Formats: sequence, structure tokens, C-alpha cells
Amino acid sequence: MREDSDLAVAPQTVGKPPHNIVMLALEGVRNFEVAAACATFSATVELSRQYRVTVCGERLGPLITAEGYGIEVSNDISALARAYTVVVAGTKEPVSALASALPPALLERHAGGARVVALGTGVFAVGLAGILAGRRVTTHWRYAESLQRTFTGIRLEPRVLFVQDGDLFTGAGGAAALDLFVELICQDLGVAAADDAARSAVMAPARPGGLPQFIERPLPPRQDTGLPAVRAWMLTNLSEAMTVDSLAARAFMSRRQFTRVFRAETGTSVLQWLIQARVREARRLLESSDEPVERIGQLCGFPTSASFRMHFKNATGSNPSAYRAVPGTPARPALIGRRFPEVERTELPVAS
DNA sequence: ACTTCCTTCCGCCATT
DNA sequence: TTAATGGCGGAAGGAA
Repeated sequence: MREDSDLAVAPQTVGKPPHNIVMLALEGVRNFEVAAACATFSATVELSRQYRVTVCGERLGPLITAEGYGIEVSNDISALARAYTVVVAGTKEPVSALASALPPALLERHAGGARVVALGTGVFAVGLAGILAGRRVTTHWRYAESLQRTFTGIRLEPRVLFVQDGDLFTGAGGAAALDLFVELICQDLGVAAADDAARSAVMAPARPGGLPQFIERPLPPRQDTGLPAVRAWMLTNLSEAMTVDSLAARAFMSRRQFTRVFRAETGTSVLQWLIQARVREARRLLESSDEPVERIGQLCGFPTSASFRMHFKNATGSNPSAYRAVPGTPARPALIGRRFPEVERTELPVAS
């Protein structure tokens, strides 16, 4: 969109240094997740400018993926030292041991400020590094029980796409990895960038749920009731006043059944879902339009500016005008390009 | 910030 | 018998 077209040569940093994401690919890695990260974080010109994804293994060289073909990793775990975000992809089976240098390296990088993301069985690897104790975590449903048995100190959320506990993200992996990556983009760069990434990846329509402290999203619902259509209508008519009764009528259900099915499908109540969707739209407008704050509240369906500010603050931790100045969540404002503490240069022993 | 009013949510149980 | 549905009412919490 700017005049500086991408160069055919290696992507060079323009301006700020990019946000380094290091994908850890262990033996038997689910390469789908590795590829999904590489694709999602470079889905648009803007994203490829903001993020750099590096794939590293326990050691250099070839490994066989869960999908059955071989790949070659050209970075060893020393690459972790430059990570702002470490993503541990899943493997075919949960790992029971890791090269001795890896767990301490993960732990140290986490202590050094890195965000840690683990997908599916990758959660076991993070557990071996000692990062899970007392944290809220999830994993692929098939391994949930095993995870709980292996790491008894965790607070397992077994039936969600992903869970955020502060700087630790754990996910079911597979297709849900995409949801998690888009959420990371949302937190780093705002709703508009996340929507672009999702659109570019041709993902299913955004499941609204972008609370920053959010934290969990229910497993995808069946698509055979009338409710997806009602939710779609809600999303395109956010400025309308809606009541549970009017929505239930739209779904041809009694109020009781409507609220019941709605919760079963989305994991939250009608009103909470609606507030979430309205805040998300407000974030988008604050980022990408010059409409006055007051007007944005109206456009998103908040009955008064007081309620707009209240719900906005509840969901994002900041107020609308402050958010406009610094998109992304206040927990990690404009992290991209920020320098890391001294840990950045830490030299790590390489497994032999 | 506080109160008052109103809507929503959801467990419980009867009905289909 | 089970699964889906609707009504009721108290508690929670949003609106004014």
C-alpha cells in the first residue's frame, strides 16, 4: 500500500526491528502448525514487515514431520535467545524428554520476557521446561487427560480452542492454531490487522471474542441451528438496539431455549457476546476511522457514552481515546520493535 | 458514587 | 426412557 514495494531479496527490516517469532520444531513436528504460523504472520505486507518467523529445532538438520515427510531446520536452539515469542508446535506424540539444553533455554527465555505459545502436544514440551506450574492451560482434547496426569500442578481447561494465562498461551493446535495466531496479532497490532490476517488466510468469519484478558474460546459449535445466522445478523447490525426477546424471535425460539442454545454454542451469554462484539467493532473504528469517540459508541450500539466507556474499559483495560492513540492491548502496547533486556544476547549451549 | 428500576441469566421442573 | 423445549423465579448486573 505504500511506495516501498517488497524487495525480491531477503526481507530487510525497514524502520523498527521486527517482532521475532521463533517456532520450535521437534522431531515428529506437526508441520501444519509451523506452516500456518509462517503463513499467518506474513499474510499481508504489513504483517511481514512487523513479524519475522524463524524455525528452529533441537539441533540442526533433518527431521521427519508428523505428516510423514522430511524437512530440514537450519537453526538450532540458540535462535531462542532472539525470540520475543516462542511457539512450540505440536508433535505426533507427546515428548517425554528433550535435549538437556532445551528446557533450561525455554525457561530462561520465558523468564527473560518472551511470550510462550504451545500448541497441542507442544504443551508437554513447555511443561518439561517447568513453565506450566499453577497456570491455566489447554491442549488437544486427546491429550488432555495425559497432560493433567503428567503435570499435576496445572489448571487444565480441557474444552477450549486456546487459553491465555498472562504471557503463556496454550492451544489445542491444528486449525485452532490459526485462531490463536490471529489473536496474537490482535493483541499486538489491533483488530484491523487481525481481521486482515484472517481474511487473507480465508478463515471462517471472525469469531468475535477478542477480550484481552479473555482467554478462552469454546470449541466450534455445530452449524445446523438457526443461531449462526442470527449472530451474523447481529454483527452487521450492531448499532441496532437488541433485546434477548427480539433476537429469540429472529431465531424462532422461546427466550429460554434461545439463551440455552446460544450459550451451548458460544460459551457465553447473549448479552456478554453482544458487548464483546460491540467493543471489538469499536476498537476497529477507533483504529481505522476519524469518527469522534461519542459517535463510535453510537455506531456500535452502546445506548449512552457512559456505558460505552464502561464496557470498553472492562474489555480492554483502557478508555476509547487512549486506545485510539495506542492500539493493541495496554498489557503489551507497541511491543513490536521494543528491545529486550540483556537476556537477548545470552549464549546458550547447544545440545550435542 | 449511590440508589432504583429493569433486563438478563440459568437452575429447576413440567411438558411434549 | 430419553432428548428437546418452555415457564418460573431468584440472583446478578446493567441502565438511568
